Amino acid sequence: MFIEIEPQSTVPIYEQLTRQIIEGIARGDMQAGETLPSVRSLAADLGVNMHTVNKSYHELEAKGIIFIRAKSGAVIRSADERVLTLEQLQQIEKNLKPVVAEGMVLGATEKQIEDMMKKVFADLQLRVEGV
Amino acid sequence: MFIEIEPQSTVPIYEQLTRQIIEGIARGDMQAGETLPSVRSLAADLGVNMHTVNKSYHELEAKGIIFIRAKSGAVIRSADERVLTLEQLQQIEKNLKPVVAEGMVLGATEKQIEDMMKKVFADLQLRVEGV
Amino acid sequence: MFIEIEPQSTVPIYEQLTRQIIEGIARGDMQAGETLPSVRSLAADLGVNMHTVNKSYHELEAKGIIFIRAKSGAVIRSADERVLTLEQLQQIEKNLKPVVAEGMVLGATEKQIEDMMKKVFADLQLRVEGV
Amino acid sequence: MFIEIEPQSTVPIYEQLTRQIIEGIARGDMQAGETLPSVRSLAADLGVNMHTVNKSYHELEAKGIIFIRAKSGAVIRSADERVLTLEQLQQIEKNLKPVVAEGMVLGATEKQIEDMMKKVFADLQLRVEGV
DNA sequence: GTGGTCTAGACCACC
DNA sequence: GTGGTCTAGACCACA
Repeated sequence: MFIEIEPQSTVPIYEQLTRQIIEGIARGDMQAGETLPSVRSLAADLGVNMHTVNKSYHELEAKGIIFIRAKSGAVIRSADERVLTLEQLQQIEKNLKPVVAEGMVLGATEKQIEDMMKKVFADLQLRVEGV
Repeated sequence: MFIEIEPQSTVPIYEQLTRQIIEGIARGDMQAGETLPSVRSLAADLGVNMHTVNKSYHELEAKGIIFIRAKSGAVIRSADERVLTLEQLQQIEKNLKPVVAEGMVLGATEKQIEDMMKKVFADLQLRVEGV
Repeated sequence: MFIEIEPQSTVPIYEQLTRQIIEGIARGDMQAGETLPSVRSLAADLGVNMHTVNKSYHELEAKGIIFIRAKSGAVIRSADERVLTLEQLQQIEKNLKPVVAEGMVLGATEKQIEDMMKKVFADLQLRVEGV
Repeated sequence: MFIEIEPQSTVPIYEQLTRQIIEGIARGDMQAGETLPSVRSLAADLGVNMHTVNKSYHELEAKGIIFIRAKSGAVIRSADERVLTLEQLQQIEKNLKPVVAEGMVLGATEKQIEDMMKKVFADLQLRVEGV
């Protein structure tokens, strides 16, 4: 999995990490049941502090994407274990709204935004479909 | 325009403001050429600090959505004035990506996400179509 | 509010803090709508690190007992805002179970345990009822 | 006796084990005078480390619930042998307090908590009464 | 070896 | 002034 941190970004490092791990899972780089690198080793790899990675892992756990087995690592939950709750769907919609609205106000058409979404989808599913 | 601030949100107030103004424009509550409320009056209405509103307006200007005429108000730019640059399109895609990825990893299907996007679109365009 | 930390306890400091704040609220020392001390001032008062207090506050937020307004403090949620979910009830039951079981195995009768619970209840409600 | 370990719990495995053995005894699955499974066999059954089971057994001994006869097994003490000390009663009360306080703060009524306790009691005594 | 906890101290964004 | 983030470094309990 290739993770690239932009230290000067306004997006916190732990949040960048969280997003990239999620994208990695969506892309199929990592499979359910696999263990994420230990907080210390990933921190060393990325050149960031252990606590920063730890915070990201806990955010992923709160989102229901991994679970952390104390003292033995962070494991990606399987799709079966992940029940898509109504709350989560609403959260996604809430996240989607400002992005779509900004696109529209900037002059993008519905079609342009839909195409963009399909492109994002295709990019992420490349490997999954390929398997 | 109805603006509602959630003080307990982790999203900064100025950012919530920015998003809601964008949604208001997308929804057609405000038209191109119209002037946004003055910084002071909007701040008073919402019970937030003047600087917070000011910061939001400047963010909108940076996004190319309004322009601020010193001492005479913030005016919504018309769609004609807004050129959808490639840079902006890429920005939208960049914003869209983590939302879609998270949805997928949580178990949403492509269809569910597309439907959600259409719903967001429909919500925003209600008034525009009605006019 | 009197908070006393036992540094040598096996219970983490942030957890001791969380419990004592909960007890303080239950006891009526602090009312809904009130702001908890700032993380830094409470940390200084107790002689612990800022991050430890911060972790406790976030635990309280996760439990739905307070909400943290970024950069302006942690506020106790009112009972109205707190909807007792089924999940929370089950959590309480799950917490209750080992305590009751241990009491029974050690030879306590049902009555003894019930009396103990009533005593705990009475202790906590003293001030609330007194008001 | 059915013992189920939740690996992803924040509660240490040895502690989960201790609680479930206590519940098993409270429930009447195991009687005073009986010998617990050997450390090795229970560890193998549960797929956990031998040291983990060992730690749990020693915790049970410290609580006065079993006694460990070197090389011949862990025996459940009879109720007669178990003297409920004032210290133990206070310990139970100390354990009960945070659970009750949290319930109250979350909006549970005294009755709800009492009912929950009765339910826990009933669950545990099912088999005892049945015998 | 792993995550959990804790400390000390720093800079920043927001209000 | 507040919480948010980040770093560096330490000790501990668990497995």
